[in-house]
Amino acid sequence: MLLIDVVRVSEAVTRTSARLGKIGHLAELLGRVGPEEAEIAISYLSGDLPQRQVGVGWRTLEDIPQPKLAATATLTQVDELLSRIKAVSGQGSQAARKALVAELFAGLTSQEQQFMSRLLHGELRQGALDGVMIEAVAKASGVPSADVRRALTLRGSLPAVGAAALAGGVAALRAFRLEVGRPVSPMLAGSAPNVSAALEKAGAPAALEWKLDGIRVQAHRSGSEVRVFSRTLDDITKQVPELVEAVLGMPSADVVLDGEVIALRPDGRPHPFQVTASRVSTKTDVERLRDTTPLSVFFFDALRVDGADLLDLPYSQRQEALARTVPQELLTPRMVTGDVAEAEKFFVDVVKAGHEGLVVKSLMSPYAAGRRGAGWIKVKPRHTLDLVVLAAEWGHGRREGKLSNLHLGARHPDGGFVMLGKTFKGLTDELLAWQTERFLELAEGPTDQWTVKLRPELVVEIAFDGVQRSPRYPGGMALRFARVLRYRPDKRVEEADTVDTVRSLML
DNA sequence: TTCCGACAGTGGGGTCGCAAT
DNA sequence: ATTGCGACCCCACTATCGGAA
Repeated sequence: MLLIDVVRVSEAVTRTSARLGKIGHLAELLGRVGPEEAEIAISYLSGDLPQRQVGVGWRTLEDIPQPKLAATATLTQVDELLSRIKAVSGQGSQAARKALVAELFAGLTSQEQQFMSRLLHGELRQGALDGVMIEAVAKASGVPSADVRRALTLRGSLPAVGAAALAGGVAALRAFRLEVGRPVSPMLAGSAPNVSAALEKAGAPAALEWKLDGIRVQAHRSGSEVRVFSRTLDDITKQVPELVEAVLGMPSADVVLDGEVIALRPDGRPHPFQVTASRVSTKTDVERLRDTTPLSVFFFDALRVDGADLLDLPYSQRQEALARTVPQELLTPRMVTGDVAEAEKFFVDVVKAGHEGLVVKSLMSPYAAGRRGAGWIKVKPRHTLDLVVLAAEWGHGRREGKLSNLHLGARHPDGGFVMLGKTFKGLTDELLAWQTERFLELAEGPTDQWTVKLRPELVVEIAFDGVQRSPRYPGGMALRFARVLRYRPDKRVEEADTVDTVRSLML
C-alpha cells in the first residue's frame, strides 16, 4: 500500500467531525491493507510509529528537502527507512541521521511530508488516536470492540492486536494471553474533586489507597528472572535494583505486580517528586545512588500470582492474592470503607504524611487498560493563589488566533513580579475569547511572534498541586500542574499573593 | 430528550542521555 | 564543561460525540 493512501484517509478523518464517520474512514482503509502492512497502517493512523521513537524531533525537521511531485512511497519503504533512522539515532552521528531523514523526505510529496512531520512530532491531530482506532479495527474485522480492548490490555500494542484481528478475527484476539516478561497496558485512574465524590463514583464501600508521588511500575517475575516496566511499557529493570530484589524475595516465582516506586527520606516521608524521577531515570552509577537515594516500592495490584491470571477477577479478589504474595511492608497502605467521614479522615492522614492523596477503587472492577474514570478515582488536595498575568502566548490548533498560555507572576514585596510558570488549563472557549480581547488592550511592547507582554493589571485565581524547586524561573520555584480557576476583576494587583507566600508553600 | 462516559486536543515543569560545540 | 535536542516521568482541564437513561 502507498503512503498516500494512508495520508488521504487521515485527511478525510480530519475533515469529519463525527466519530462514527472517522471510524468508517479508518475501517475502510483497514479493509484493503495487506497483512504485511497492517501494523504500519494502524500505527500511523493512530498517531504512532511501529518503532515508537526514532530520535527525530522538531529541530531535525526544520529544514527538509523539496517534495517530489508523484506519490510513489510504499508503507514498507517508509517503515524501513524509519527503522534505519532509529538504528542510527541509537549509535551514530547526527549528520548520518539527518542524511537519512533527508532521504526519507526527498521521496515524499508535500502532502506526505506534512503528514510525516506531524507523525514524527507526535501531533497527528486528526481527531482519532487509539480510542477511535480500536473501534475501527473492530468494525473492519467484524469483532466486538470489547475483544479488541481486552487483547490490547494483554498485549500492550494496538498495531499487533489490530493486525491479528484483521487476519484471524475473534479467535485470534482471544488467543492473546498475559505473558510474563511482556508488559500489560496499565489501568489508569480518573479523578474527583473530593473524597465523597470519589466514593460516589466508585460505589461504596470502596477501597482507599494512598496515592504516592512516585513512578508507576509493573514488575514481572518468572523464576529468577525479573523485569520492570514503566507506564509507557519501557524496560527500566536496570534502574531499580531494589525493586528486583524485593520481588525475588517473594514466595511466588511466577508473578506480575502493579505498584509505585518512590524515594523516601530516612524518616519515611517522601522526597519531592524530582528526586524520585532523577533516581529512576539515571542509568549510570546506580549502585552508588542506592546508598544516597534508596528507592522504596509499594504494590497495589496483582495481575498474576503463582501462574494464575487475575485480570478478570474483581479487585477485591486480586487484593487477596496480592496480600498472600507481597510482604506487608511492601503493600500500599489502604482501607476499605463506605463511610464518608472515615474516608475523609484517611485522606487527611495521608496528606499529613506528606503524600499526594488517595486513589478510591471499586471493589468489583476487573483490571482494564485505558478507560480512565472507570474503577479507579484519584483525589488530591488543591491549593490556590491569586497571581498576576504577566504575558500570554498565541495558541495552536483549535486555539489558533487566541491568546492561550498565561505567564503567571507573584508580587514581590519590594515591587515588581516574579514569574512562577505558565498555564493554559481550565479555560473555556468563552474565557479564551474574552481574555484574548482583554489582553490586547493590556499589551505592551516588545511583543515577539509567540508572546504578548502585558501590563500587569489582571489578577487570576490559580489552582495547583504544589510548589517545586525550579532551575528555570528567577524565584527558584515553579507551580506544579497550575490551572485557571477564574479571573478576579474584584481584586487589585496590590492584593495578589506575594513570593513569600509561595515560598512558604515549598516545604 | 437529557445526561454522562470516553476521547482527543492543548499544552505545563523537570530530568536524563547523548552528540555537538 | 556546556548546550541543545529528544524522550519520558509526572499531569489538568474542556469540547465533543454518541450511547445510556
